[in-house]
Amino acid sequence: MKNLTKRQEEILNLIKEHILDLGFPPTRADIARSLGFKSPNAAEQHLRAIEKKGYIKILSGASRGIVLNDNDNDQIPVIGLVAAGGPILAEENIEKTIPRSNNLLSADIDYYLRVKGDSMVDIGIFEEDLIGVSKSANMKVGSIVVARINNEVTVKTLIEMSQNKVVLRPENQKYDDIIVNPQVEELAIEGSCVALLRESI
Amino acid sequence: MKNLTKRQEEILNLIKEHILDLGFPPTRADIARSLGFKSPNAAEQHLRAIEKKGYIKILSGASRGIVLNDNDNDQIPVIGLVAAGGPILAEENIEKTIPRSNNLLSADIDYYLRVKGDSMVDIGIFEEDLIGVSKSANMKVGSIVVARINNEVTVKTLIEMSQNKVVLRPENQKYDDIIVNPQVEELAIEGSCVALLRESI
DNA sequence: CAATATACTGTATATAATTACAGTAATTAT
DNA sequence: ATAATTACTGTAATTATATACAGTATATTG
Repeated sequence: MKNLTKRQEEILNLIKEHILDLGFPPTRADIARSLGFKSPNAAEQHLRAIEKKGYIKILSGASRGIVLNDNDNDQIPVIGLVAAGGPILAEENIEKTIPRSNNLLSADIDYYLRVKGDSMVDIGIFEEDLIGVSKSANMKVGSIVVARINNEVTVKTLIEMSQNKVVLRPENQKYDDIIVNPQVEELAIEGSCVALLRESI
Repeated sequence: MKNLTKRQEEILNLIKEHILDLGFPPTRADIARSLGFKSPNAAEQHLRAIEKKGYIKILSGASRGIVLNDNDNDQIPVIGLVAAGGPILAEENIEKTIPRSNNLLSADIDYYLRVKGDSMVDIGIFEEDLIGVSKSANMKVGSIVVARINNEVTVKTLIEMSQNKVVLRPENQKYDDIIVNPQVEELAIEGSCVALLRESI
């Protein structure tokens, strides 16, 4: 989708706020008033431009007939099996998307990852659970992280992290710690786990 | 809040659907068309009645200026500690409410219950987790249920249920099964667990 | 038993809102 | 270099919409 100009984005945000506040979109005159335009036509033309770029749909003849097009950033992708090689958020890995709800869970979730295997059962993370992953949340020793080791994605507790030694612990006595030398093996910490969701219980 | 008549409820639902579909409320004419009225004034007068009963607010002079008043049934209560005696959903037990999101989790959640204690850790239900409880979901042997035994609320797995013997199992080897005779002790199965949410991980 | 509420039709009008047309000026692609 | 895009002012017409007023008929409540 083509990028909006600063002004266009301002107007799109205004529309979203208006809807959030009152439950319906603003009129051209409302927009003009809010931004100090002296002509409602200024708003009209901006709307046309925003529509052309695909962010909204204008229903002709209907008052306040501005429909927001689904913007992917208010949907959180659910990642199923991660295909080896590509990035986690690649199209082919997305099982479905779920709407980013107001404040049901921490707002800082970039994606949900469906858990495979039983390596984290001791801290209550089971197969088929969805874990909410934040790419930006601060990761410290003790955090549960999504790591990628030699192109394989895994969820473990981060136990130690230094220049040439990273220790990842499965929370299940059956399994041993994973010790990686990031200078030798390919290692990336993709994010950290900030929430958990279990749908079928 | 005063009860709506059948027709008024029909109109309120129409408004909600219109908003869900298009993102803004219908006009009087829209409503009239949808319900087969020959006059937009029929819609107008219904709206006035619905407003008078407190379900909506009509913003005068604004097209489509129908604002839905917050109705508690699109908020799901989160129940913290349950005070002995009263019902689970009593005002004093409600820690907060969270908006019922579209389809993030099973639509059939009546309330969330904050888990106390470690009696269910073996199946990944930890202290402070929120479990989504449905009052109407069918309960069978093997279901995780919210039970109230002699005025104490607890979450356990339902193992056996007959006329004079109910067995509830904590999913933690440290604890023994709870065997209750419902003819002697006070027992109520309040609902069953259909989802789990962990916010701080 | 009267007053009020419910559930409409039918007409009319003021105003709210979209939207077309005619400009100006600066910036950005091609 | 020229066309297209961005970012507006200003005016005006058409249409969309809210809303008042005048009725009719039935049901419900005090």
